[in-house]
Amino acid sequence: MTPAVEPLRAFRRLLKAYGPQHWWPSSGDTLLDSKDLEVCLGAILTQNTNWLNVEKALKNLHKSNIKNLKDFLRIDQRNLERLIRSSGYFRQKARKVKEFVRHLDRRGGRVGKWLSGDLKARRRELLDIHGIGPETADSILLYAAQRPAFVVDAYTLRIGSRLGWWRTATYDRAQAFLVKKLPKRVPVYNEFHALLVTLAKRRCRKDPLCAGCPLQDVCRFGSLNHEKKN
DNA sequence: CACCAGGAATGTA
DNA sequence: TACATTCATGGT
Repeated sequence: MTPAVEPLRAFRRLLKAYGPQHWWPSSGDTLLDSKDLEVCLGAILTQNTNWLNVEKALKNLHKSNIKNLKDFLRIDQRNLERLIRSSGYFRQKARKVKEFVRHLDRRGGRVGKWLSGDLKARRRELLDIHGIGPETADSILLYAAQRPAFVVDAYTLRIGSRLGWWRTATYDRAQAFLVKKLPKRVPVYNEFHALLVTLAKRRCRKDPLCAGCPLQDVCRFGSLNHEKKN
């Protein structure tokens, strides 16, 4: 029935406990000429990959003077692979980056302008690009274009399951549930996703009931890690 | 040594 | 529709 902890209440508690997470991060200052392009590339490079390894790749690009759309259109794919090697899956990701920037170029070359207008249409367009799945599409829409697209990830699915927000967790169902429950505001979507990631990475082994914990029942379980394989 | 990190495409039943 | 496999580096 109705969950023990409603999403909006969870959001407020998490924000109070952890504070603003300041996503989207880069390594301090901007590495590419435009921040929105940097966010798009980061969204692709960070697929199933630690952000630290993505930052190394972005710094390599910066050092090699690959900073704007034209640079990415011009660079040889093999060289691109070499520069982003640290972010893992480098052959697949080099192709993904190439296909993304080609599409961006065809659509005018400016992320903000391209991704304005009808949200569902832009999302479908992103999903049609090779290498852009639901999470990456929504990340680009939210963090690069400031559009109200709620980003769901594995943490969101797992936390939502444990809080009783849904029984069988799929991307679309989780997203629909949260969109229904939350104010449709970019700052809320932005901060909530980041806070869920922070929560998931926190391990609270000592007190599973969280007595006296500011998170209260948002974090009334221990580790959120995957079940270890045999 | 195993496991994980801000997934997605492809193949199988 | 629902899973399984593949891709690959670097940190813990």
